[in-house]
Amino acid sequence: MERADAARNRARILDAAADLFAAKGAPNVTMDDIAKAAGVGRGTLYRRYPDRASIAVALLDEHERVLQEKLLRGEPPLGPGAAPAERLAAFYAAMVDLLEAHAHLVLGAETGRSRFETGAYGFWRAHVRSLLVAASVPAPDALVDVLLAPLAPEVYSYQRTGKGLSSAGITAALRRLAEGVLG
Amino acid sequence: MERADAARNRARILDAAADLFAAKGAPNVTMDDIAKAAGVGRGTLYRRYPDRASIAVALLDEHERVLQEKLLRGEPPLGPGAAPAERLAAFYAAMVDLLEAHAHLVLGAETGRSRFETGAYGFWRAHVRSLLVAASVPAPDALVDVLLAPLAPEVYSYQRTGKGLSSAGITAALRRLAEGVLG
DNA sequence: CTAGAAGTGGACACGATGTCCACTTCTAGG
DNA sequence: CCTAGAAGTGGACATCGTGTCCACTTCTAG
Repeated sequence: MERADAARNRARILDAAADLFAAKGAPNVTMDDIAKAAGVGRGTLYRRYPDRASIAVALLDEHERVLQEKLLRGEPPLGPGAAPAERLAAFYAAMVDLLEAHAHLVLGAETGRSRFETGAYGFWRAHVRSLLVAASVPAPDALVDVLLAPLAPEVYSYQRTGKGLSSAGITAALRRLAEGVLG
Repeated sequence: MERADAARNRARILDAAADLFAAKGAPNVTMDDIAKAAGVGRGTLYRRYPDRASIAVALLDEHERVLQEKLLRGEPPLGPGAAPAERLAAFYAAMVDLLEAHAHLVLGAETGRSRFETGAYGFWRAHVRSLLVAASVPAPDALVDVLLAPLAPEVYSYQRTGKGLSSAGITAALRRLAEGVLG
């Protein structure tokens, strides 16, 4: 069980980190910043969160769980019941919303290699793989990561910020992808 | 024009960097390592290459140029003449070969955000975009980056190393993608 | 041969990381 | 209520990589 002061400090850390990430962008926030803003020592911070990514993951956790729940037990087309291509398109749309809402967090958490090591990626992977299997696509394993690649935060942020594309335009492109491969 | 000693040092730096990248993996090589191995001072190194990525780009440059040439003026299906879907599949296959041959370099050079800022990405982007236009795909702009996303070094290396997929399997998945979207 | 431009190298200051440990604060059990 | 010791805390410290700066050396054009 968790001690009372420990719980209080965890809440402080998460709050402070959320503010800082939003204010300065995750990559520009140091562990020291977070510790100071939370009114906590370095040691305390490192005890629970060995790096920035793990904090961002913790902050993201709740939002991702909501989507995961919808995928498993929600209404179609996100949940079970619709055709695989339709479900994939709906999943893409939901992920775009998530990226749009939490861009700064996601950019801090799931950038580069570490993206694949989060539990969330494993979940998305299993979901999309099951859609491929349902659509009788041969050799789904390699295709799964290919279909998830456009959801990498760097890609999305490049499209939005670097290229000035709208989230609706990106969603439409992803729908086309879903229908092309599964439809 | 370039002074003789400068040219000699540039060659030394590139040689040393290639060896180190191959031996230890690009991310584990420090600027200092390279300077020492090249028998050159820090200042000299930084004068030309402000960071690891720029060295890797220089090393990659030649290989990428060969492929670019083939895309512009080579035989079909890589070069002009074949159907867009076929050309895209051929491009994917060539990129997989390139990733396979120079994985360690590419991982050092074009990782994360910086991938989009290299000249090479601009070239691939223009090429794929022209294929989309040739196939009369509506709103190609958002789709371009989506189709290039699976070629991110992190994705490829995750598939190969993390998931144990074969390069042939990945190529097949990408062919399916090309045919689904353009075919 | 020489003047000055171009190039060199390593010392330096800085900033971030992660560890370590003496101290403080909790809480379970008597 | 009190106390023992486990759990948690905080900040000093050592380490490492980065990028800059500048006195010195080497090249080359005239």
